Amino acid sequence: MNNSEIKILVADDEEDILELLTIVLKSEGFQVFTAPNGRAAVTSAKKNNPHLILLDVMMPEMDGIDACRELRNNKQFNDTIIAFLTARNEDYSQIVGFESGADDYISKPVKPRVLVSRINALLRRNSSNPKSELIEIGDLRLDREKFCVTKSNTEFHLPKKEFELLELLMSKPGAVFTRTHILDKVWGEEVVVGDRTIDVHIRKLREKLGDECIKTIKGVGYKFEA
Amino acid sequence: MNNSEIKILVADDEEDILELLTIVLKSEGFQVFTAPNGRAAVTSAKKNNPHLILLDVMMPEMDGIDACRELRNNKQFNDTIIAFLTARNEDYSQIVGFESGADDYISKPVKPRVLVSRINALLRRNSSNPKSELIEIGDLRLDREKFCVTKSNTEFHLPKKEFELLELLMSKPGAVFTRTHILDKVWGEEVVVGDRTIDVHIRKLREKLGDECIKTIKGVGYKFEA
DNA sequence: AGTAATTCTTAACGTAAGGTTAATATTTAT
DNA sequence: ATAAATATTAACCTTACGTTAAGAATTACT
Repeated sequence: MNNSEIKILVADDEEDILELLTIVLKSEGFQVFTAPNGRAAVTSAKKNNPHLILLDVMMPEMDGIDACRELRNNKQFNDTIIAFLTARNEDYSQIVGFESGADDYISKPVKPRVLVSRINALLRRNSSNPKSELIEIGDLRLDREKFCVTKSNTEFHLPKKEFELLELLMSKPGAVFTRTHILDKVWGEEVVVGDRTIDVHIRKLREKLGDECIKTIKGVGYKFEA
Repeated sequence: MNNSEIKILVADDEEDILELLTIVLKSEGFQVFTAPNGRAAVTSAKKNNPHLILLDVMMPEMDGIDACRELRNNKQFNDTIIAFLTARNEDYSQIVGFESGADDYISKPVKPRVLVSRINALLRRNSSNPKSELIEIGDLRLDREKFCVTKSNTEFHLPKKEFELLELLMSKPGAVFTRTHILDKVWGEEVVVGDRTIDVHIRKLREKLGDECIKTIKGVGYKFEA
């Protein structure tokens, strides 16, 4: 899953922190929603259905723990990851002890990189989609771990975008991917690039893999075929 | 090391067992921390930094195996001893087979005296706890125990960070490690260093090992290749 | 402890590979 | 035949990586 498909809700009563977290997360490509207190967080969560919720513990209106409890009581959020933000040296007992149902807690202040890596770890752990490292179609093999492609037993390496494009096409051989779909998945939803960009990358792939394997469906999109 | 300096974290969802184990271990002078599930165990471990962690396999929230895996991914617990507690006749296959990274497993119910002696044995053994000592790829050999590298039969020693970086790359030859991954593993999740730091260490390694063996995958990361 | 040596990190700058665009050519559908 | 969509090319821009050297921070040594 691309980061741009992932929605994160952040609830904190301190505006500065909220802003900082938003900037950090947006720069990673996540969609970010914010809430100034627990009540608003619950409301926003119901509306936006985020994948992950970061809740400050101490908030007016409704604190993070109550918010978490309420969310956990709602079937809609069964698969939502909830993490607490806590001031360092705060008393964790209520969080850890009283099984509030959170998946993690992150202590503030938190460095951007740490936050991002914690969030990625949470998303990874929780994703029920452990895609296999290898895709093999015909004499073509794509290895996600090694980030390389093998054609007729010759291994070579593709530039990032070409690799990701091929990866997408090979993830569902035979299926047509529209240009929009390709842009969303490979370039990200917010990124704006011209239409010809895709063509150029397709061309480069065909150059390297042979003309046959990627087929154009005019007016629709592209597909990979054996 | 005196027992009173040794911190042990016990994670089990059965309160009675948790209490029993606590009593036994405390009576031996150990400092004991407890957790009711895997998630809490990870949390507590990060906070208290125990020397040894006993994980029940079957737990709600997060089972012992996942907890162990997560701990093993964190540099902070490189030297922490992790042992599983398993009900007798439980299926060990996932524990033993899937290299979860545990040092031992202890089957329940366990007699206090046995538990203590097992733990002492673990602590003793771990004072020099070598995971597979040698990695050999091509004419390059990395020796974890001696903390040195041998290239074409010439042994030499690398600075710590360079060694750890090489160790990581050689641990999965061919596989790409992203910069983020490298930072997490070699520098630790919490450490924030600039982007060029990795490059510089890579460069030093290439200087010493030759340019060929570490390959750059632009936009993705680095990999070791034979 | 105080000094020297080594190791680590950063900053500044250079470079090249990758990515994008725009102009033009070609194909395809109707 | 014509329009619309895609292919091709080369030029340009951008980003990520490489390199170097200098200053911090460790570590080792006397």
